Amino acid sequence: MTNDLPSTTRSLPIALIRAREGVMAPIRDMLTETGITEQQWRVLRVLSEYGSLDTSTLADRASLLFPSLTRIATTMRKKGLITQTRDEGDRRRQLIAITADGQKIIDDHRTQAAQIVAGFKATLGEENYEQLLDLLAMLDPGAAE
Amino acid sequence: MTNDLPSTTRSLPIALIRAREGVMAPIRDMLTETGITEQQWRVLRVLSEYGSLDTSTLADRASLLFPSLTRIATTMRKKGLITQTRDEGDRRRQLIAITADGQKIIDDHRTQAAQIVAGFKATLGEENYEQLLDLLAMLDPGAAE
DNA sequence: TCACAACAATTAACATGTTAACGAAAAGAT
DNA sequence: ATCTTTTCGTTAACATGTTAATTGTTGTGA
Repeated sequence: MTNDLPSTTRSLPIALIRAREGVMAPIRDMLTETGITEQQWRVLRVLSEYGSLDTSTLADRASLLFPSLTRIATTMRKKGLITQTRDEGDRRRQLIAITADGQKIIDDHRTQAAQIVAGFKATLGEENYEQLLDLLAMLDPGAAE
Repeated sequence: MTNDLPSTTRSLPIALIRAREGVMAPIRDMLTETGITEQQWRVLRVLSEYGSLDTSTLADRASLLFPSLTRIATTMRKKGLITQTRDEGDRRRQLIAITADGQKIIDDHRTQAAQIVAGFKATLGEENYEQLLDLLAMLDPGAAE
């Protein structure tokens, strides 16, 4: 009899939402003063790590849907955080790169962000923290397994 | 030196997003034919489990923000899935209850939803599944600990 | 009882999530 | 070469996430 739904208190989707809420709260607090959103922060993080990327790759690595990224890129371009140029080899592609102003936001919050991460490791314990990441990866359809 | 940000491939926020994406995909597929969204499904699930609830409690149990629930409730009322009545004892409060049509959506998909859950348990293994829920609960600020 | 704080819910404004339709450029087929 | 298909990205439309301001009620103290 697998015909029963789990109580909403033990529901995986709801647990994921709540965990995300808990994890993002301090990060959002940190970002409030910068005037950028959590997604814009993710875009900066990815660009800072990988350098200039085309839109598809950036959307994939930042876990954003295409239409969202289009809008986010427009906003960030206006703010001067990224540049967007057409690839001359393949004129369908857009190449997006982080600007000095964008990199400065990363640099200015590197320590604070690292402390937030350290806080979660302390809450869970290093071992649990790593296992959590592994378990989450098993649910990710895009993960190489 | 805790001054380094984790690679975005081992970022907890991004891992949570991707896991959620993986978990919700089959649920969204199931809901497509019903014409209701994932959040509306959550509202029905909670109401079906707990019965009539005031807006605050419902928002809390379904992990929805107040403004979102206000809009969702309006939509669901128009669809005839819930009823919304003012509490005569405290005229600030709204009482929300599931209708027969709403309950029918739950009943019609109970088996299918249970199979989806069973699939995730099979993917992770029963033990990992339970531990994942426990770890996620540790990140939830609202959890009783 | 009257002014004021506290509370429940809604509304407003902006950003993102989600799906579908669309436009432009490149790749393939005939 | 021309036509079709595929790919990359944008636009459109609607629903939700998020924060702040607002409305209607209740509770409280002078």
